[in-house]
Amino acid sequence: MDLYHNIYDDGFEDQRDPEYEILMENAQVQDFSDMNLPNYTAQAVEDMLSVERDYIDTKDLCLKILAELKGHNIPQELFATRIISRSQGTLSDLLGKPKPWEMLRAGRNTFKRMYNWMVQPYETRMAILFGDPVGTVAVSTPSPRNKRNKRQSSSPGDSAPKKPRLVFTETQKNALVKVFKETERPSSKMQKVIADHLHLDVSTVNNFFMNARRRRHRAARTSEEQDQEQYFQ
DNA sequence: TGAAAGTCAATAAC
DNA sequence: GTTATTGACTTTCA
Repeated sequence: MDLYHNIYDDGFEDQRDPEYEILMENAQVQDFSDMNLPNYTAQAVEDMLSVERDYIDTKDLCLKILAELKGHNIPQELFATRIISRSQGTLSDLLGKPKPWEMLRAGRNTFKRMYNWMVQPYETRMAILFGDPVGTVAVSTPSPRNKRNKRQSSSPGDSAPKKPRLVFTETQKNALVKVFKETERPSSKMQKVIADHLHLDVSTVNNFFMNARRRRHRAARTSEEQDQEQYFQ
């Protein structure tokens, strides 16, 4: 499917304008300090990004955002923090494997912000990304969640030492995958047996199956879509 | 209350 | 240096 199909009637700016063409040719351009970008207040930015939307073609949007970031050499880290108030890893995951709008719940908000950024004129998009908004936002909508701040703050200086991230050994991983192929939803009893056998916490085993189910279904959906696209070509 | 959804953030991969 | 992956935490929902 064409990346920019329906570009003229879906609310997105016409990206074939001369300015866009020049920028795409000079993808190295990254210094916006001398561009005289408009300076919005934090509240104005928030108002722009939080406009309600009834429906968003998430897949199409993500392709456009990816092209925009790549075309202008905008780091994901910057976009993630400035536009959606999320981490780089989360953004990468969302852009690479977007869930369809109808399957989203609270997560719609994140796509809504990406969409609302994308429909702005070029100068506004860059001003939001690189600008230094004045003032504060009256209602703190998308800020990182309270308890998450707690999680983030458990860094140097904190009394509780950070738990190192577990990486499954090859044996553990192989065994877990093997069981998963046979049963995606093992009973608590079975999970306990697996945990004991692999010298893992039951919660770790439970997390593995939870993540595996979610990620497998997402992968299945993606390949289904690809099949459909090939069929309709 | 348990499962699903949303996400963080370390770190693997490029 | 940047992006993708992924185990685990937090929030939402039935």
